[in-house]
Amino acid sequence: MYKEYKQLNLSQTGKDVLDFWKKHNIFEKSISSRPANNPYTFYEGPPSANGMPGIHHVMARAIKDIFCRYKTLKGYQVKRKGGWDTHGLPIELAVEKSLGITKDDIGKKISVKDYNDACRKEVMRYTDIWNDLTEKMGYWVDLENPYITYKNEYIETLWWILKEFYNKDLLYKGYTVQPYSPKSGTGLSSHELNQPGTYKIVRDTSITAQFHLKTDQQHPLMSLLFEDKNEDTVILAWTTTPWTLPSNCALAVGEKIDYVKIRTFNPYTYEPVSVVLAKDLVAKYFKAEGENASFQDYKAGDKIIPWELRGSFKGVELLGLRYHQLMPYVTNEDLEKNAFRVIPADFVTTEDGTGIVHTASIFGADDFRACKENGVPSVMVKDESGKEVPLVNKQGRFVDEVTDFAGLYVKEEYYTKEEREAPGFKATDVLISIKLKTENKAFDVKKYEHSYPHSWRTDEPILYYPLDSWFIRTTAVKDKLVALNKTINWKPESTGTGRFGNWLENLVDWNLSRSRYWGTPLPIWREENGPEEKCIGSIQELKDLLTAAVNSGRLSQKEQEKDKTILQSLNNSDFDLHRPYIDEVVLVSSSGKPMYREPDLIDVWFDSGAMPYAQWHFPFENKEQFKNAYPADFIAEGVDQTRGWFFTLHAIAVMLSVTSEEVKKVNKEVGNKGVAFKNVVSNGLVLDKNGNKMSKRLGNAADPFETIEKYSADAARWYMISNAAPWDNLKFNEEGLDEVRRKFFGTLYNTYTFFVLYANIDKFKYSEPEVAIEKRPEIDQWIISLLNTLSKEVDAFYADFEPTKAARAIQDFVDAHLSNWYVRLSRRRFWKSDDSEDKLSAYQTLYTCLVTIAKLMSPIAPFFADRLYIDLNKVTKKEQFESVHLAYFPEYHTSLVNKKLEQRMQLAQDISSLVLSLRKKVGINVRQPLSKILLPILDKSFKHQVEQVKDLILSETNIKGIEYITDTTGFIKKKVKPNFKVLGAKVGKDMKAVAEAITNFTQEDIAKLETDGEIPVLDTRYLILSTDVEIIAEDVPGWQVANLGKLTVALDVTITSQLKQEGNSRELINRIQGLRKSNGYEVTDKINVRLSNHSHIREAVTDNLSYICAEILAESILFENELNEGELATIDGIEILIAISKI
RNA sequence: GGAAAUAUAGCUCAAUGGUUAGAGUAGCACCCUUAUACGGUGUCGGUUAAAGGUUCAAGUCCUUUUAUUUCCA
Repeated sequence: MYKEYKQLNLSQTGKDVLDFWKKHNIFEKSISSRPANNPYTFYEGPPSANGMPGIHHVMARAIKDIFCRYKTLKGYQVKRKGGWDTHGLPIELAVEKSLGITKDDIGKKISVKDYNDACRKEVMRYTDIWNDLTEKMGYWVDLENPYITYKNEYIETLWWILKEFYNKDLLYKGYTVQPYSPKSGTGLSSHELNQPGTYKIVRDTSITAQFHLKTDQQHPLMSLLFEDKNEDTVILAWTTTPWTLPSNCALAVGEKIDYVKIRTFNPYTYEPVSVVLAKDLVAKYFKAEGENASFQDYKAGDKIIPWELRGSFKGVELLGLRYHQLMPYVTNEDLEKNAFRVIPADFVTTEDGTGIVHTASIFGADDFRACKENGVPSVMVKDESGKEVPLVNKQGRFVDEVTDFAGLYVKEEYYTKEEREAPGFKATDVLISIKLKTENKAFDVKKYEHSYPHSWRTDEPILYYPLDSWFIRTTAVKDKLVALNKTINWKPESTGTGRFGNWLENLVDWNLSRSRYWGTPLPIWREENGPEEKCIGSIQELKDLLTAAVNSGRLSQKEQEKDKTILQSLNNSDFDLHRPYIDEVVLVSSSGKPMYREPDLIDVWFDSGAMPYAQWHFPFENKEQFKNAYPADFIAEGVDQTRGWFFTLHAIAVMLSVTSEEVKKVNKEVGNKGVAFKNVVSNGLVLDKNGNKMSKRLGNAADPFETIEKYSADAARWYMISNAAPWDNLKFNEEGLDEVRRKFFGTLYNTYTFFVLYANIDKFKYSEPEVAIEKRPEIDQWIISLLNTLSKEVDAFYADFEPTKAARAIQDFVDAHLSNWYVRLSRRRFWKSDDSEDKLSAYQTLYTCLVTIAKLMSPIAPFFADRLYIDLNKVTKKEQFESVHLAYFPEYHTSLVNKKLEQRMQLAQDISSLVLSLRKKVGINVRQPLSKILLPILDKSFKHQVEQVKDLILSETNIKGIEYITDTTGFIKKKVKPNFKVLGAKVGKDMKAVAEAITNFTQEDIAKLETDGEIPVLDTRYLILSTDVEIIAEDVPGWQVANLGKLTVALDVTITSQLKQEGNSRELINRIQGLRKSNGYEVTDKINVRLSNHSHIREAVTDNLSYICAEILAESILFENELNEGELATIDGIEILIAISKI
């Protein structure tokens, strides 16, 4: 017996199937049952388990899962090692929050050891929830043996890679201005700045400052700038970061930009002043009414400030002009000599501000570069150890030398909420503005809205800040990165060529350093103030150098003891490579000086980008496993990973392919040019139904667990995949989920239920020999043909990473063809057919369809597909697989595909549809039989085609017969349409005229074209062939006619009394079937029927007695004059009582 | 400021440069059904974001603009 269900409960199905998988280790078997020498490699991008998963994870992981399952069906062994990203700032911040400490407290209030222990715990905090989601959504990934980035083995591989780079001079220490987060005390990599939500619109205080020009300088423009001795001429420069003004060291202009000098008054001090700014921006600062207004009449505070244009010049003419330092807290000889002057820069625009850029070299990457190029020194102070440091310290506060603002945070956001709300609180930017206004140094102060980068986790604005850092010289392999990227198949392509490709073209070196505690330590040891350094590439190397250090006799007693303990611990394999332990390792340089570890950690993105090697602890062990799983055939992540994981994977792989002999060897063996992955799907975002970003704060985020519980994982996956291509953003709408559940799964479930209902009655177990395809009826051959076509299409779509197209094709087949045509038209064969072979054929055909669909859909809807497959296969035992996921992808058989058949079935569907539409138009319902339809014949094959599907049309539309008419009958009106594609090539520019001529053809012209096969147009300039046009029968005058494309159908609407009787019989059958149903009779129950005695109905019944009895399984139909029980029904306007009883 | 994607019916999506831009869904009306879940037929709904251009022919190709989203500066 096939399993029968009361109703469809996808959610429950999911749970049941999940239990089954677990109990029978189906996932393990799906790998072990495939040959190891036929691998398909997938890399799992490690999630960080310190946050809750969201619905977008379901989307991303569904995509990963689909292709892995598909490749398994295709016979590949698809190992997928899970992984956890365990290092990094998010974890540290979570720990700091839960412990109630800040970064400064580490090493003081809490030891680094305790802190890192806390991180180690924090890191796996949500592991259980993640694992739960992974299971519930049906994502198959190896959770038993995941790679974990904090393990010593993992770190050792990272060290090995770094050493490979180091040896080839691809790892170096440098000094740059970088995005820096004072709160977390660390620089941010470009990958981190790339996190969603980094750039935010903020309102900052912007100042247009007056840089007073020195009067005692030699410069060609002096006479123009200072027309009289008392004139006060200033250069206006604009900034949105007033806190950088004390560090100003230069002003940058665009050499080709036009500038002007304008005489006016300062709006705050009302003192006369002459200002220099870009010509294009004059209107931003000066009102038209003020132009050339009287200077004499101006009184302090007047709204209209008079101004006049006094001169104009190019930017290049301004170069070299010297000005007084704006906020002279810190200066020295070098600065006085080389700073505070006008320099050129290519990044200056006239979009905003004044067209002159205030430049503080140490607080802007562009500024830094421009100053360096022009030999302008930076404004720096010396700290207690004599090291040069900026005017803003690492906490984001002004140093003591900036007396007025010493100790103040430069950004308002760095204060606590309480501090900011305290009475009298003023942001530092505002304080600076006030000071400048009073000192006659501000020309304009206002709030300015712009987008500014924020730290992706602390949510506070970053600073651009000068930092020491270790870099990977990615620019050295730029050409190779670009070239190899072109060999990668990106879905969608534009992400690879555009977003990723353009970025590679403009690559900068990868800033690797992080000044934190929980992460992979940089394995570099350096002398305190000397040039010697050592990069460690393995634990063994560390041991060797430790041994050498211990034996060198150059270390202090304490250091030596420490090293000894560490060495012992390393030998016992119980040493943790993290800080603080690793920091205690002191090595000895070749000249005999102690070397200490560089305190930096490395970027966590390096951790994840190195997973192809580190997950196997390559090259220290598992060389064979690595070789079998390198490079990845397929990876998938969100598009936001383009410059994250996708980049780090690519960069490390390409660099290793040129630096590492080990990797070169493997590449050669597996035929890899040096990439980490061959195919990559970058999926879009999941938005809410209105297209807004989902966020917990706004409360519009869909919870993945609730969604799965309510709609099931299958429905969620199917919905996400079928609705939009993976790389398009998905507007997540619950109504869509419901629709998928109802329409697709509902229809499929019903088809199964229908099959089972009769298969159980007839004990169909597919034990009979296969009915040869050519012996099966048309309709069976047809659906089998379509099924094969579908298998081929779906196969191609999956292979091309187009899951959406696959899902849509399957859905269309199930809904439009299988359920609503095949089953609908074949129903009677299952329960009425006397011909046992016909019935068998029907069963076998429908069974094949269902099993095939189960396989085709299984990558996307793994639970339901498996239930369907198992329920069917359990009874028939046709296949030996215990799960659809262990089966193989349906094979495509060309011999089973019959395009002609598919076409004529389409014809049958179209004709039926037209007839039904005609019936609707004239108001004759389908239960009323009609005598015939007329079909105009346009070509010979048409009639032949229709004849073969005639019975289907007739039964579907309840018509008695089809008559074919040719135009010789004389009354078909024809229409001719130009075939533009063919004609376009032929007539080109005359298309319009030719098309018009053709449309104007008379019936005679058309007839001539049909008989002769050609007709001249446009004064015989062109000869129109019958292949250049399409001739259709448009109308049959006097008949009810409907058209669809070339097809025309005319309906005979006369109802003879006999037809009427038959119609009434059908009405009666319909009422009685309804009663059977409402009485709850089984479909096999026989009944007796009693009816009110009405002559009209009795006549109808008598004429069609055997037909009626057969339809309703009645043994007898009796007419009773005095019937007073049963249901009242109205047939053809006559009220009768119907009473039925089960025998 | 730069790069990329998207823009078609109320909504979700189609449409190798070639007929009158189609489906589904939602709404309305009618119908069918021994699958009770669907389904059918009709109806309603479009300046294909805007403006130019190329072409015999543009939703489709090109240019510009606008909006949304993402990434970078």
